[in-house]
Amino acid sequence: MRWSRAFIPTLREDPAAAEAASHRLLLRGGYIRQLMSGVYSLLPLGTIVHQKVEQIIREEMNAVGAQECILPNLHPREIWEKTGRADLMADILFSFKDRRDGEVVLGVTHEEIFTTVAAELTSYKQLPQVWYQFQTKFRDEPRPRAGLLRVREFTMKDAYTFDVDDAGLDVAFQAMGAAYRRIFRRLGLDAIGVEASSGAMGGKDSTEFMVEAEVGEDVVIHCPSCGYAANVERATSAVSPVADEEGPSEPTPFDTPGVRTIAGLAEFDEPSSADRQIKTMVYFLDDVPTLVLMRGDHAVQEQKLMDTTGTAHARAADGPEVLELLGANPGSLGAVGVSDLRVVADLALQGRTNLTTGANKDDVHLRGVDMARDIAVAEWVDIREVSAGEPCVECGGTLEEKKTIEIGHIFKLGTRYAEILGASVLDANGKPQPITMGSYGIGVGRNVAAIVEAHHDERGIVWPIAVAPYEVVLTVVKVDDEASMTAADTLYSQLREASIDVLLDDRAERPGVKFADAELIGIPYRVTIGPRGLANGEVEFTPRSTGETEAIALGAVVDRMRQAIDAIQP
RNA sequence: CGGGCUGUGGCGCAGCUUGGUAGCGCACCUGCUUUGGGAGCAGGGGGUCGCCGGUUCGAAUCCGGCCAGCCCGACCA
Repeated sequence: MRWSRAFIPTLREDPAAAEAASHRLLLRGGYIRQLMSGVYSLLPLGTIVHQKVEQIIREEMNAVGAQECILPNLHPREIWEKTGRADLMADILFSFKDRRDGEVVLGVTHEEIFTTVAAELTSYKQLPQVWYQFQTKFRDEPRPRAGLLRVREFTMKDAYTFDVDDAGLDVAFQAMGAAYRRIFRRLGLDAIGVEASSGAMGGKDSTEFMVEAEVGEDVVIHCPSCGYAANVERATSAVSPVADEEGPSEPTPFDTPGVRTIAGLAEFDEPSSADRQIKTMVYFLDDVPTLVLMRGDHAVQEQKLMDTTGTAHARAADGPEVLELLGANPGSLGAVGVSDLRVVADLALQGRTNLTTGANKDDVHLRGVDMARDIAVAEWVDIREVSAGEPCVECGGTLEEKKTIEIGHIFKLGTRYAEILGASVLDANGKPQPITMGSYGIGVGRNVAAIVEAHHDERGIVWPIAVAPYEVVLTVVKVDDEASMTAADTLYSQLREASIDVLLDDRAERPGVKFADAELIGIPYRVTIGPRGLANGEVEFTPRSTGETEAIALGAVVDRMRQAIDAIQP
C-alpha cells in the first residue's frame, strides 16, 4: 500500500475521551473511530489487524479439527425464553419486534443456535464434533469503556464442542485450552489460565484466560510459589483461625450508642475486634430476602455468593427494606433469633463462639454469640473475597493480586442446553443421551486492544509482527529525489513479490512527520530511504521495538525482513 | 441504575461568572521559501455554540427540560 493513497487518519493530539493506552493509540493511529457509546468503526488499519488476529485464531481452530460455520444474529426470542436466558440476560439483550410482531433478539452468544443445529445429530458415531464461527455479538452493556476493551457490538470467535459423555468433554476442553494457549502466544499475549465463575453461561467448570494490564477490569488471585490462579470471583484462600474464649451461656445485649460500623464497634468495645464480630448484610437473592453473615474483617464476594447459592440476580437491600425486615438500621443488624429469613454464613464463621453482633435494635449489640447455638444458619458457604497477602490453600504461599483483562473464556456446559433444546444421540446401547457441550469464546477486538495494552511505548504502538497491519514501512525521506523514489519503488516491488506486507510512505511530508506517524501506528520495521545512504547503496533498517538504526545494503532488505518474519512465525 | 464531569469547525481548547451575534492552536486549501525527527511567511475555506423551550430589545453566555459522551461502582469476550 502507498501511504499517499491510504486512509490512515492519524491525530497529532490525544483525543480527550480516551484514557486507556489502547483506546488512545488506536484512535490516534487511525485504526478506529467511535460511532456511539461502545460501538466502533474499524478503519483500514484496524480492519487488517482484526483480520490477522482472526486468521491466527482460525488456523489454530482448524488445527484442532474445528469446522467453521456462520450462524445468524437474528434470533427468535422464543429460543432464549426456552433456555431461561431471556430473563437471565435481560439487561444486555437487544430486543425488538419484526413486521409481523414477532419478538426478535440480537445474538448475545450462540449456545442456543448451535445447539439447535446440533439437534440434527443422531448417533454417538457422529461425535465428537467441534464447530466455531466468527460472528458479531450484541450486548447492551451497562457501561462500555476503554475503546475496544468493553463494547456493545463486537466480533467473537465462539466454538462449541459436542460429545457423548463427560470424558469426551474433558478431552475437548483440554484440547481447546491448549489451542487457546497457542493462539495467545502467537498474538504476543502473556495469558494465564485461571479458575473462573461461569456466570450466566451456566455449567460446571470454566477457565478464563487473562493478561495482566493496568486497565484490566478483573482481579486475579495467584500464588507465585505453586501457580494457583483464580479470578477473585472464584478464588479461595486459607484463613488463619481465631481462638475464641469461653463465652456466656447466652447472648448478652449491651448498649452501643452511635456505633454503626465494624471498626467503630472494635474501638468501642476492646474484646470485639473485627475478627470476633459477625457482619450481617441483607441481600435479595432472586428476590428472597436473605441474611448474609461474614466475619467482621472479611468482605463478601457477590459472585461467589451467587454461585454458591444458585442465584441469578443478587442485590443488597436498601435502608428502608432492612428496617422493615429486621426492625433496625444497618449498623445494628444480627441474625440471632431470626427464624423467618434465610440465613447464609461464610465458612470462616463455622464453629465460632463468643462473638459480637448487632441486636436488631438500634444502638444495641450482643456479645457472647455462639454460631451453632444462637444462629439458625441454613447454608454454610465460601463467599469470602480473597485479598493479597493471604495464604494459598494449595501450598501456603503468599497470594498476590493482579489486574487483568479477560481475553478468552472456556466453559464446560454439560447437557443443559442439549436437554432443553432436544439435542441427543443414541449411544452404543441404543439409548438416547443428551449431548455434552463445551463453549469457548475469544473476543477479537478485545484481543486487539489487549495486544496494544501490552505492546506500546510513549511514541505509539509496537505491534508484534504477527498481527501488524504492515510488517515494514518504507520511509522515503525526500520524495522528490528521483534516486530515492526509484530505489523505494524497487524495494516495494521486491517486498511484495516476497509476500511481505509493506507500506510505502511516499507522502510529500517532512521526515519528522513520517517518522512520528510510522512509530505511532506501530509498524515493526522501518526502512529509511534517503539520498545520504543511497549514495553508498545503503538504507537504514530500524526495528520499532528497539529504535536502533543500522545501515544495510539495499539488496539486503528483503532477506532481513524474511529473517525477522521467520523468526517469529510458528 | 447510583455518583462525578463534559458537550463551542476534523482534533485539542478559550469565551459563559458580568448577555451585545464566536476566537486560539493543530489539521485542511492556494502560493512562495524550506527539506533526515511533527517547517516559515502570506492568503483562504470551514462552526445550527448538543437539542427543545423559556426569560430578554438581544442568549454560546441566564433558567427549565431532554439527548449524547466520558470517568468511578453493580455485568462479560
